[in-house]
Amino acid sequence: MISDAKGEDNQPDNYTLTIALKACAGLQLLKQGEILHGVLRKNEKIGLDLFVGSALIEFYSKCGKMRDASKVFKEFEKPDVVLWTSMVSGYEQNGCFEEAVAFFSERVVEKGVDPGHVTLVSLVSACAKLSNLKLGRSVHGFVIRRGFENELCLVNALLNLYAKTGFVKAAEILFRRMAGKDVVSWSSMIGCYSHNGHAVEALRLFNDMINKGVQPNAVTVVSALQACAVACDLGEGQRIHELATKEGFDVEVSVSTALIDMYMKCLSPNEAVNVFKKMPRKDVVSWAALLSGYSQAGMAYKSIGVFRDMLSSGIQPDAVSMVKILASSSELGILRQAVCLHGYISRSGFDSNAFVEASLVELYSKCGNLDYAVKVFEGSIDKDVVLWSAMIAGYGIHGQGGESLKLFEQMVKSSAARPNNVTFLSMLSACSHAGLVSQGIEIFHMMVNEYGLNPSSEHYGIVVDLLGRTGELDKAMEIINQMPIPVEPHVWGALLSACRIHHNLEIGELATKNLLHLDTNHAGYYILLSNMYAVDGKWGNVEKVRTLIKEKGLKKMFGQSMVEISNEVHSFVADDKFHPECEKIYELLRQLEVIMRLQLEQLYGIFEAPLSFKIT
DNA sequence: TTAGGGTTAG
Repeated sequence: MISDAKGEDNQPDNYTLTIALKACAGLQLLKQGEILHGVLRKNEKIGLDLFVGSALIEFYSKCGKMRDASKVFKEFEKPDVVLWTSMVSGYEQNGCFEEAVAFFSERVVEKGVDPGHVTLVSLVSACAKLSNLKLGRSVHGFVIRRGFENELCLVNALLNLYAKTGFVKAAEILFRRMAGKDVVSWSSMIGCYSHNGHAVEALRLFNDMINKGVQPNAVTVVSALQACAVACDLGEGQRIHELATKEGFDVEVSVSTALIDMYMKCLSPNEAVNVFKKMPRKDVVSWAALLSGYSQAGMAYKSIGVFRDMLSSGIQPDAVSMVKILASSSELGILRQAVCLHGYISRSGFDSNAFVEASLVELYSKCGNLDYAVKVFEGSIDKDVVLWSAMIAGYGIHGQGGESLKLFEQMVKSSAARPNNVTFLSMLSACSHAGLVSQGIEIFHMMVNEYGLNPSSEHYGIVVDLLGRTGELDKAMEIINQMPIPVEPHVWGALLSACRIHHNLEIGELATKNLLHLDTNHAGYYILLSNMYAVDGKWGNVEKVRTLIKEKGLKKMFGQSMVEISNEVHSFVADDKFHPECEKIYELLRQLEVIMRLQLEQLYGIFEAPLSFKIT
């Protein structure tokens, strides 16, 4: 229409151009929109209209061209609220959260412009994405002062801010006080509970919503499914699956992916595969959910198979799927495969991702090559807590507790990374493996007194293990008695193992009594106790424990070991009934290597060099 | 204005 326009009478007016620009924005038609902008520049009569200006800004921001949007904005001497709101939301929608906040502050603080509630929605969203609770709360204060408390979109955005920053109490209060709630408010609150680990509350609220007759949407269902995954609640998950199917939400990729994740976390891999197979369209996230599920379930072989199938169906892996495949590989501990994956990663450009780096350090540590782990660690430009913790743990696995301690000191003194709960777990475990009792206890006190961290049951378990290994059973008992949190089975288990090593039947029986009380189904604990009786020749008691194992229907898993000798994998099994799987695993890894090589060749040309990564 | 799969220990 524009290009055919001849003569002034046929020229489009502001109204027409605004609509045309909005259409280009919606369809992301960059070229056509730019032509419209050209027409505008030529026609002085309609050049600087605020309506057209905001349409232009919106168009450029939808096409990801914030520089051009900014140029348009600067052409206006007297921009109105709508115009600069388009800029704030443009930055926010393009993931430039800092810029959104900066642009807002510049207008409000320096130029004294009064923002409207629509502007604040984008600002609050930017705060949520940046996890900037401080700024978000001051915006909340402003919202109250300006009387915007009944603007639904704005309150929903604030709800989301508190959800993302883990401020569950504030979200609850806001949600309770909301006069009108829409499906977004309900979904946000359910999501808030799920993301912050309050699965029971999330599911209670979801059912509450249904009972009140509020119609859920696909987003609500995704949040509720996440809650089922967190709570390992298969029954509820299946009910929500039925509901999703009935409402037709299951055709959405996000819902199917959440279903796969839920089934995997509820230990039902077959159900997860069924959902996956039915998906008409699968993307890298849905593949990764399956891969991640197998990896977390300890089914490394399956996980690697999924990765192979993903590559051969032409899906490009992303950082998340790489992290998961590295985790599965570290379970197999085959160095050749680690080197091969490292080669693939560095050639695909994932090697500067912090998550990937930490997983590589873990992988090389678990494959027994600490030197390679150190090379990856040292090669990282921006070391975060996770990378430091992974390297500390790496030394720990190899019994080099002294190195772990040194690295910890270096981390505290010369980096911006602050140790967290997992760093201390790695430290304690390193001390335990190396028999560094006093240092371990010191670390434990440091964690509480200097860093103000609350030790979890896992931390206590390692401290008990640490004391127990060197025979300080009374001190271990004292630690357990002073625990301010419930004593979980693995803590008693650590004590029991120590009793087995140092042959203390009295404390061993006490530990077992507590384990029985907690109704654990870990066969290993009972076998430990039975062995202790056997050493003393107390065969009557051995018989009693063995009967108990049978009554509970417990089975001890048989172990299988694999050893890599000059690129060949050999397997040893504890029982003849188990067929060695190593042939199959080796074949799978070979196939994977071929596919990775093919993919790299297609993407970047032919490689003369072997895929296996050489570390110099 | 809400949304799917991630890192470190054992």
